[in-house]
Amino acid sequence: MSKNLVIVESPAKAKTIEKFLGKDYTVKSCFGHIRDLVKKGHGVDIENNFKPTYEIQEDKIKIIEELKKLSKKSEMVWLASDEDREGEAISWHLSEVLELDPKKTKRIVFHEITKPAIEHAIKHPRGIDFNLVNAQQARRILDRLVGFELSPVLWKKVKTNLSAGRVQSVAVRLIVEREREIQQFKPETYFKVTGHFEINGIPVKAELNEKFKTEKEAVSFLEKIQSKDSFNILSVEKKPGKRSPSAPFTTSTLQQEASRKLGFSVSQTMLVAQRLYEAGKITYMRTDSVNLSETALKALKDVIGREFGNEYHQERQYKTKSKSAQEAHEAIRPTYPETKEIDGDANEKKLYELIWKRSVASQMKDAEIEKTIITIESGVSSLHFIATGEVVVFDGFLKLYEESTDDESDENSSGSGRLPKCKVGDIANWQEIQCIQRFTHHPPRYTEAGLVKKLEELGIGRPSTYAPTISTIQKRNYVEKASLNGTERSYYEWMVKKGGTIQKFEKKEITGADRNKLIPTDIGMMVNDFLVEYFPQILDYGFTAKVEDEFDEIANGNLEWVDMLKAFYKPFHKTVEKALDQSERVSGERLLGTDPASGKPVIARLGKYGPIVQIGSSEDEEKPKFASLRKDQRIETITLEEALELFKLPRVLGEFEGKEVRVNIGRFGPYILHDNVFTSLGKEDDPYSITLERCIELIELKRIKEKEKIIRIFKENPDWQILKGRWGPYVTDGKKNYKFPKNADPLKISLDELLKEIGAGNTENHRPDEKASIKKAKKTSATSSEIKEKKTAKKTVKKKKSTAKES
DNA sequence: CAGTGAGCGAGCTTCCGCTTGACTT
Repeated sequence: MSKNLVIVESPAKAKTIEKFLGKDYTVKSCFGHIRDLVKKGHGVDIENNFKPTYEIQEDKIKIIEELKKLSKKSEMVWLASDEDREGEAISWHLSEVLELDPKKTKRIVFHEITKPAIEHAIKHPRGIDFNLVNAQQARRILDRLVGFELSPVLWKKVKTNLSAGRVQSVAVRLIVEREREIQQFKPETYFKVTGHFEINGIPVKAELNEKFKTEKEAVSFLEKIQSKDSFNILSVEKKPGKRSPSAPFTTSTLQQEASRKLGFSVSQTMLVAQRLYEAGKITYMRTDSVNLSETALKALKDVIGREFGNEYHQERQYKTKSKSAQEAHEAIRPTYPETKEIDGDANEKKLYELIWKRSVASQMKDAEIEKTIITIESGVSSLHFIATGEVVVFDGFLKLYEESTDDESDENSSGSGRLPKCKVGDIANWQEIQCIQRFTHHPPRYTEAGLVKKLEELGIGRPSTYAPTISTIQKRNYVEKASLNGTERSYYEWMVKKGGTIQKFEKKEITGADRNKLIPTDIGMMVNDFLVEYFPQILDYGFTAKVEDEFDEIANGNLEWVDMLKAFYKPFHKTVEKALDQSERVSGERLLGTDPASGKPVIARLGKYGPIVQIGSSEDEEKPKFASLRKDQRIETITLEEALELFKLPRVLGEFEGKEVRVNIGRFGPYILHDNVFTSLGKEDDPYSITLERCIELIELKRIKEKEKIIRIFKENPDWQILKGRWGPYVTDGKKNYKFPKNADPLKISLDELLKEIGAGNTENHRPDEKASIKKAKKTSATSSEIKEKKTAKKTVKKKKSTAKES
């Protein structure tokens, strides 16, 4: 047994540090927080100075037992959790739970996992910083109070099972407000003129310095210059410039770049990064620091010298911009920069390459650029054509890596290449002039990574919570990740060639299309409006920044944590009571107009199972008619026409084999109901226009598929069948499904044997019913269940492959 | 798996931040 026990947060970190420290040290991990406020109720005694009640988290009981045993046997326990607010609290909880003797306990910190950093830490231990611990307790308790007081208000006033919190509610607000801006946005049209010239024999594209507001102005300009033969060059300007590399990755910037360059979702990025980290290939992936260790700087310098030459190297140390950063770790970088490529699956390779390039580029020289601007007269005073060109004089870091931008419209960059040599007074011969009608764009919807960027700017959330927050607001059905198809609109284009006449064309384009963006749902908008109205201080974009300042004051010893909570809670709790007392239940009801057929009012509102439209009211003698909104429709924006369209379903198309064929939209999309059998419509089928013939085709297709599923029907009792399922053969009696016994042959086994094997009636062998599995999923946290789903999905694929090989 | 839409009431839900595990349908 070694004399020293070192406790860190992450097991991968423990492995590395153990190597640095040698045999006198045992290094263990506690897997993050070990104790939290009790799950039931507030866990905070408000009357008694906000005294918290903590309990050991269920999944940490085992590890705590082990750490307790080890700590008793050790001469010294080194608490080496992260050097930030949460890390300090973990050390304190550990010292309490493990009942550590202060004389035998030391607190050490390091913010990089390198040998010198660890050795330095061991030589400079300190005690637990209780100011920092209290700042964490204040943070934890405030979040609990906000979350557990706001959520029940929503259960009562909007819908059960909803949630609100300091972080998630502001995230939803950002998305809702952006969507409203988009709804209210009226595109304005303008007319852009581009000239194609020839200067000293080289073609040059130049754009007019002004955009016309009206077609009349634009055409009149074209008419004026149409007769001109050539234009003079008014000025030639050369401007040197430089571009600098971006800082190495933090969690947030990694998520953004992986989204732009690799198309990863934020949770996918974190999943892959976690694997790279566990394999020892990159440093810690949940960080807000852009700092690089001395070891890393040296290794990166060597790599640059070898790959590109020393003239490409420039040592740089970056500073974190975000105020809320706690910088307990390094930036995300390759553990061994000399490793350019790694083994692993395709995604691991791609993400590693991105991290490698970004890290290496961050230590490279600026790129030197020469920008040239040529101004060409237009024949109309104050208007002229401008051509810009950019030449890279020294490529520097651009040799390796360039950050992407979210800006999709690159049509404004009129030129980027080299321009011909020319001087003032030279002639620009024009070839053709083009005028194109354009429209202003609405502000863009948030992508997942874009939302993370915005949250980080506002100081809301932490590297470890960006991905879970995004999945929470989707799970609560406040927002959804969706794509929009857009609509067609027409625009005009004019073209005049030298010596020719002006020609006008009508063209078409798709507008309003969007891919994988966050869009608020009806529930999201209603909950947001309610929260903004009754809890404006919590929903304020500056709320987190304000309380963070106070947490800092606590950490610095200038503010008592209990005083801070008292000052916050009293007014906050009053707003909660006021909301419970004074607010109406939210129904989201909106009158759309009058039904021309019945003369009754048509309303859109939130029904028990989601958004609906309704004709007539429940007080009428005749029962009202209901229809669910389609997934892409919103209560806030649906029109009377669209609502009436929804009542055209279900459609009865006629008969097939003497039974009615009915088309409707259900929970799982459009379907056909015939003879009590449901058949899904294909992707290309529209339930409003599908014909009887096509329905019959689909019904027959389904029958064939059903038949293909059957492996065997038992003659003695045809209710019992062996079928082909997603996970191999399974047994059914028409009501319940059973697992097929592992080593049996489905074609030979007798029914008696089979019944014995599966132990029909024995519940253990049943597939778990829906409710049980939902409960199970709910127990685990948002991310872990997501990961679980993905892992299962992967295994399914594997299994499929292997069964295919066997057969 | 494919329905429903009133109202009541029992018993439940819920926060943010640290970290990674282990089902066999």
